[in-house]
Amino acid sequence: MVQARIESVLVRRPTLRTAFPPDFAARLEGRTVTAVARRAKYLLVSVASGDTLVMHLGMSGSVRIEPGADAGDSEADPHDHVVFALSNRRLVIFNDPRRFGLMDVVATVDLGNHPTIGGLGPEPLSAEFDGYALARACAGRKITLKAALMDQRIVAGLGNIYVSEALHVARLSPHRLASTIATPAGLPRASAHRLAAAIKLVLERAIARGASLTYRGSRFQVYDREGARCRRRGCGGIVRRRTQAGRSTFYCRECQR
DNA sequence: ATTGAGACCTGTCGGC
DNA sequence: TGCCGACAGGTCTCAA
Repeated sequence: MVQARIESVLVRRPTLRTAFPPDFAARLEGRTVTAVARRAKYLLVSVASGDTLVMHLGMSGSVRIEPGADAGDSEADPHDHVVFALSNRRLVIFNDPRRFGLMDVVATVDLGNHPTIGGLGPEPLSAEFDGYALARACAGRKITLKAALMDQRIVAGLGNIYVSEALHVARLSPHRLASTIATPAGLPRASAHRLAAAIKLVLERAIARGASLTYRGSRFQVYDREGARCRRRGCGGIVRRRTQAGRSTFYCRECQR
């Protein structure tokens, strides 16, 4: 998309999780894309006029590319909600069956003030995210480790699957209080360093694998493996499932403390 | 400050 | 085979 001009924007369905801004298409049409980036789970497409297209895939969203000059050229899938026709004769098609996704246009300079994007915590794979940062954010917090890692303000971009996975790699119970990985002064205990490293490892491995959306059948250590044997060498525990805040958490009682 | 429940909406899967 | 309920990767808001 970078360097290409957005020739036209076809909105087939103007409501996902929230309604699109009324001037959505007008603010993008005729603009040249200057940068494509990602922050947490938000996709950011900046255009030369100083606006940024913000997209979120929700739970079931995807983007695909097709050749074509006109938005009407794309194959009609009932869940293709937005089609961007580019000057390089490619169509960028946003598809989201469940419509939990999000589509917005905001002034690029205001991204930092955006209610959710502005408050996002550090990117987990960045150098600024480490045991120190994690301990600082968790110090004194009376929430469980699971809730802490799901909180995008503490660390950005982890979801239900990789929270379970990271806690397993770090051998930490999802039910432990977040405050226990830090000293009262907010300095990291060994567990904080372990957890930060586990988060990075789990994400790097997932990305290297292609982080396929076809998560079923993947080789997760604990996620979606209730009743199965813990994969940790020499552990032999049984993976449990418990609901926390309405979401399934998978963990091994034997090796996660 | 923190938790829990419910809402958004559709598809898929397991059980009967 | 067909129907029906349970459940799903993510936010967001409201009540307690």
